[in-house]
Amino acid sequence: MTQMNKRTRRVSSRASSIGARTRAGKRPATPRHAAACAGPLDSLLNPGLFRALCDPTRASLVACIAKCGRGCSVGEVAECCSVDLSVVSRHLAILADAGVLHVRKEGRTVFYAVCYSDLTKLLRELADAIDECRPDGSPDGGCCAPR
Amino acid sequence: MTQMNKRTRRVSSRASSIGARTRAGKRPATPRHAAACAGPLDSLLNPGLFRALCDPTRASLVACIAKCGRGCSVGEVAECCSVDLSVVSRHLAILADAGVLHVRKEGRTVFYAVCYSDLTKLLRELADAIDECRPDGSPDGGCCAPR
DNA sequence: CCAATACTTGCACGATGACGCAAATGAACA
DNA sequence: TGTTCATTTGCGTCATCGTGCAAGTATTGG
Repeated sequence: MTQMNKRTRRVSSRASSIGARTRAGKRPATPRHAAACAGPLDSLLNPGLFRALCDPTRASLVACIAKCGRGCSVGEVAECCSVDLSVVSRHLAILADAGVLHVRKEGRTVFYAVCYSDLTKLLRELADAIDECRPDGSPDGGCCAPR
Repeated sequence: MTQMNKRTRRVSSRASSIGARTRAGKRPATPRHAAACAGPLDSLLNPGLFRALCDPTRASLVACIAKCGRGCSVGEVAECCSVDLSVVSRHLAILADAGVLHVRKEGRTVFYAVCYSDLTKLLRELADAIDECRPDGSPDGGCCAPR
């Protein structure tokens, strides 16, 4: 439930308004870029992870826990930032849901810790997948290279 | 209107209401986790990049351009997804602003291409920085390891 | 059993974001 | 110069998000 397709009209409004285009007479059929290859990039670029880390408060919570090196309780983490404890609780749940953190309950205390392996693995795989797309040994961006 | 204007104070209400805490008597002073080390994690976890990639449409645009391997015009990229061309234009600008893409103008056409080097470098540095925080050779998450 | 602790959930609210449409800008070409 | 093409910008709308407070739910300890 992180962020499903809001809008709801998006697709229909564009996919079916072929004859009604005021703008360019663009054809919605066979976008050759996307069809080129369905490599691992699509799944790795899944916005879920980024969605979790895009909030400044959440990012700082992750940094806080990561630097701590061990599991931290909600109250402990809440000392790191200036938002309400309930907000921290919510943020940590979101991060855990996205696979950034994992949870361990001990009595009435809840410990959150960084999923080091998963996270770094994902980041490196993403970097590899992007490299994979790179045209040959081009310095950057193929025909669009700054020079 | 059970409980109207409680907003508006947000920051002050938390930074200065030390003695008025209903919840935990949390002290805002010296959060020891954050103080532990100010490593590169903080800057690398800058939400800017994640903010740019957290939108599904933007993520698919990046994947589209990346897989294309070369620079793509706005109109070309717009064929990849079902949103209006103006929306694509806006998204691409956001991505370029975040350093994910770079721009090259040629006549009246604007080409966007992935900043391969910068992006992969950043991702790998982030992975390294996270690894750095990892306690010794622990499999994952120190005291919070799943088992 | 009751109280305290640690956290989560419900709720309302303001801010931000994504979107489509229409109009505007800028570059090439007649 | 005026027209066409490619893209950007203004604007209004609607959904989602982050937040604080209050109340609720476990869990521990007396």
